[in-house]
Amino acid sequence: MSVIRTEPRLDRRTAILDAAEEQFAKHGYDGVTLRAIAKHAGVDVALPNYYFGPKRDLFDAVLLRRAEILNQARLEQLDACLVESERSPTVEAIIRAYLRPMLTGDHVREEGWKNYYALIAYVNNSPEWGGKLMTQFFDPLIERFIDALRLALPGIEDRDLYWAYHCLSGALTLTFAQTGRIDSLSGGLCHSSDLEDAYEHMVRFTAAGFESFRAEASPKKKGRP
Amino acid sequence: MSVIRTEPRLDRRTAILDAAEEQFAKHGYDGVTLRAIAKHAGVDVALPNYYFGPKRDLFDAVLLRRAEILNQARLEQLDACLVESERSPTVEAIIRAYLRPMLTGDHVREEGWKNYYALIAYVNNSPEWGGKLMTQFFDPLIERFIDALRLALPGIEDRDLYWAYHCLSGALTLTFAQTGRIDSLSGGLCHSSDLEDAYEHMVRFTAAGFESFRAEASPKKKGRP
DNA sequence: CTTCTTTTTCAACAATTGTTGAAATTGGCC
DNA sequence: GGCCAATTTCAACAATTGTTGAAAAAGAAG
Repeated sequence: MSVIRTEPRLDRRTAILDAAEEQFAKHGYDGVTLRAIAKHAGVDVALPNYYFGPKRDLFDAVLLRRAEILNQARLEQLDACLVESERSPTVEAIIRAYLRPMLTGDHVREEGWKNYYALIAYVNNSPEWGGKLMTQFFDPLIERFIDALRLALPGIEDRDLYWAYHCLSGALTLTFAQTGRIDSLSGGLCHSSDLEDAYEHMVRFTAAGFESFRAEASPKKKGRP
Repeated sequence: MSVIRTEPRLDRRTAILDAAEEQFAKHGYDGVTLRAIAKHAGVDVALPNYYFGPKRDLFDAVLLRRAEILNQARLEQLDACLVESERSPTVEAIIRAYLRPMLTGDHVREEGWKNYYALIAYVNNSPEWGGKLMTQFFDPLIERFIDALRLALPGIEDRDLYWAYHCLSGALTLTFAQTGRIDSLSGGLCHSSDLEDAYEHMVRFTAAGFESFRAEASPKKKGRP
């Protein structure tokens, strides 16, 4: 038989992960049944359990699969940015390194990555898991970015820095969610699916936001005793 | 009988709405059962259905209850801002009018409003309902704020304006979600529950973000033919 | 009290949930 | 072929889901 055949084990595994990724991203953890996942993956209901154990473990497996890939891609961007600038990066360059892997390039065109990012948006915004899961999967990397931003904004207060990152994270999260709201609000002028457009605008908006906390540029509202 | 007694009809209704608000905010639509809502409200399982019909209608009722109150409070703030400035408001003043009713004052201290805002965060970030529900309940008001911002940023391109609002909305949404992530990320330096602190930082960050799109301040990256 | 409407309770419904154990099938290796 | 392990299917499980109709209780009005 000359039919192309990858290992069936991997085929089913990734089919389940793909289907789970898409369904979880679209309907949330509780809005998805194992039967729906199995149907979309084209496998039996019992198979997800065989490979991943209980439903919750499947959810974690979906999150974990791309987390490492993503973290490494972003780390490379950050390192390149630091090297290029001889450890004197601009805020904008750091933000671009932070956003670029997700909002430009190949990831934008792959449905799998889009679903993954929508899932990240769901998790990051969830009071139930947002704090714990995001910390678990992404915080070590975020610390690196925060350090770089501190380098680019000498003298900035840490509280300002973390709140600024919070704003950046929120804008990115809403972008990932792909709700189509900006489409209707803007009367079709903007599209939430146009991630490259979102990228350029977010860079500009958030870079200015960070810069507004630059030490010398903040004469008022300083130091509560 | 000198016992204080409000109408039982209203008592149960609001008890159900309160419980539903809290549960939906914490666990999402699908993560909540009518039995859990009924138990928290201290009523029978069949009562939510008697008052509000099917589960989905109860969800809409929860959303609608405070939407009108909130919209009017924000509208008042916006009008006051426009009057004070004689229709020449600053960006910062508009953003303060936009955020103040939700992040300062009485609402911050009332658990009900906190739950409601967390629910709004859930809805706004949901691919399933984000586009439709937010548009339905809040867009008419948002248009007013957009108009005011256009007034404060003469010559700004509409696409820039909508994307900037998108960033503001995202930051606010994540603030509402109350995930506690900034707490752990900042090592306890910031608290997602400190909404007044979030307010001041968001005003500063997003005002600078909007300003960055000011027409005369954008020499580069203009006009794709 | 009686009568009528509104509200509340109770029990049950059909459908669906995640999970599992046993049977059936497949694949690799001798 | 036969043998063993990994994989897949199937049927069923107990528990839970939203919803409902009838009965019971409470209130209002005469």
